[in-house]
Amino acid sequence: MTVPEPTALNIRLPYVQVEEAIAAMIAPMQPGEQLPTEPVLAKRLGVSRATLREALRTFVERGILVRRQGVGTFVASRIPTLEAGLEVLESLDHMAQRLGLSTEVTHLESVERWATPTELAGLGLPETQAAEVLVVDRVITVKGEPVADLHDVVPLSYLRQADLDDTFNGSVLDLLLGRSHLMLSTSRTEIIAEEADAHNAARLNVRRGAALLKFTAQLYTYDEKIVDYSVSYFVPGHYKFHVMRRVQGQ
Amino acid sequence: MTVPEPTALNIRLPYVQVEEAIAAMIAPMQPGEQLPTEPVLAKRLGVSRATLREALRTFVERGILVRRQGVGTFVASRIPTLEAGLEVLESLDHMAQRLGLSTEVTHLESVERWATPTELAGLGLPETQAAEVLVVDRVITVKGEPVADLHDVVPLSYLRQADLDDTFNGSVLDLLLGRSHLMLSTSRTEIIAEEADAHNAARLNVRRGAALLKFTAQLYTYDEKIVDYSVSYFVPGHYKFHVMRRVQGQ
DNA sequence: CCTGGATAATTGTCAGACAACTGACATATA
DNA sequence: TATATGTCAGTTGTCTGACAATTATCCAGG
Repeated sequence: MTVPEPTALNIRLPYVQVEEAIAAMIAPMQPGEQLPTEPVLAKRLGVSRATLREALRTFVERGILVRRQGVGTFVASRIPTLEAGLEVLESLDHMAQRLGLSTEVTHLESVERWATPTELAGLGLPETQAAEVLVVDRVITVKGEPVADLHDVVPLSYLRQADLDDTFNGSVLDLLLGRSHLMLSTSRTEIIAEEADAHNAARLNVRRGAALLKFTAQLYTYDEKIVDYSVSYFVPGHYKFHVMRRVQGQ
Repeated sequence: MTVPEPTALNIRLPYVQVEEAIAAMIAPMQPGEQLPTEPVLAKRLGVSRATLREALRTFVERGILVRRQGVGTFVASRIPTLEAGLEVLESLDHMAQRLGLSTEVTHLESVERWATPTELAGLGLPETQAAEVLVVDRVITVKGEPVADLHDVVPLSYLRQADLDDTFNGSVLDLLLGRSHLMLSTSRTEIIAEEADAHNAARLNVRRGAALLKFTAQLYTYDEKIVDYSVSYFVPGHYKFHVMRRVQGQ
């Protein structure tokens, strides 16, 4: 008597596999290098050309691949490191690792409490609703220098204080990504410049009034629920954030 | 004897048409509203389901649409205004119009001169090469208040001083977009926070040391040439910039 | 040496089919 | 009655095979 898996875990594999396989294939390739032809690639990945082309289309969309009819598909020449841009949601820890650095966490504090009105709004919940949340504050340092001040708010239904064990690397995002049943899809991140107040200045070891990059982000699941509301401050110069912007109508 | 059109202009229409048609269809729709089924939509747009699905995939990728197998395709519920994010390259003027505002241009200056080493690097040219460029500086104001200080560098082969006529609205990007033979594809925009120096402060009417959002951007054509190198400073609070970030591996 | 045409290779698009999933309703069962 | 199960129509997910459009290359002819 086999118990059926909960449907939330029944992810259709083919398309996702294809995207990952293509990403893995491109990673070590040189700019301008040609990919195998579509029929060959489709057979190798075990999918049809139609499915393969849907995946390739998204890479073209991101500016990672260039397709030329009658010629072939090539790795775009302007990509220094694959997907280093903001359009991919990546934890600072993961990003630092990719750059060969290691991060430490200081000033770590976490509490379970009721959400404030601002936090309720950030989580997309009505003001009238009461919600218990886990709030995680910490400062990320690289080589002893503070580089980011992070503040996350997550409803207790998604993450509890007990989930932050000794191995916690400072990334709430990595924790949430590890819970596959959450089906995370995208994050909406608002970007602004802000002067450091006394609180930021002390934690990030900069003087008051220093310019900081501020991200205000909401992390969504596929069914459009907000899992995480976060406010982050970054000291300029340590991380390089960029965005690839499409020209409209193309 | 028909002279063949330059191949650079022979854009395949179907796919592009489909993307535009979908965008136009979605624009007036409410979040959560359902789209026609794929067979119906494909027939209406005059393309096959495979082509339609390639286009739909890119909208799902951008977080604008949500597809649920066995149910249908829906407008995502979190999109306040369609494609207001940084992932689409849009001039400030265009963005302001969309928000019902109008912009003015002050401090407009433009010169044709030799590129400095920094500008050569920004344009992806070797230091040893001499290149003549058009440099355009100006401040954008909304209701008399300065909101952005823009600095563009464009090789003379793409734009000349004579092209900036009386109707110039302050957007070099709009000018370049109007030249269809340029085949612009994407812009790589680096984002950082910076304190206003004396020059910025005077032009933007803020005090020295105020936090500004700084964009350093390179505008690429399809054949990977850099058409425009620009540095822009934004006064916080006037424009809202955001990015939709995909979760990796989805 | 140059020119033009044939040719092979590759991407772009299409039509039709079936599989997998969902939701609603009807039916059987405790 | 309340709960579980079966059935069915509708929708998205994928596959197959084919043909059209475009490009680079080679080769014959001038």
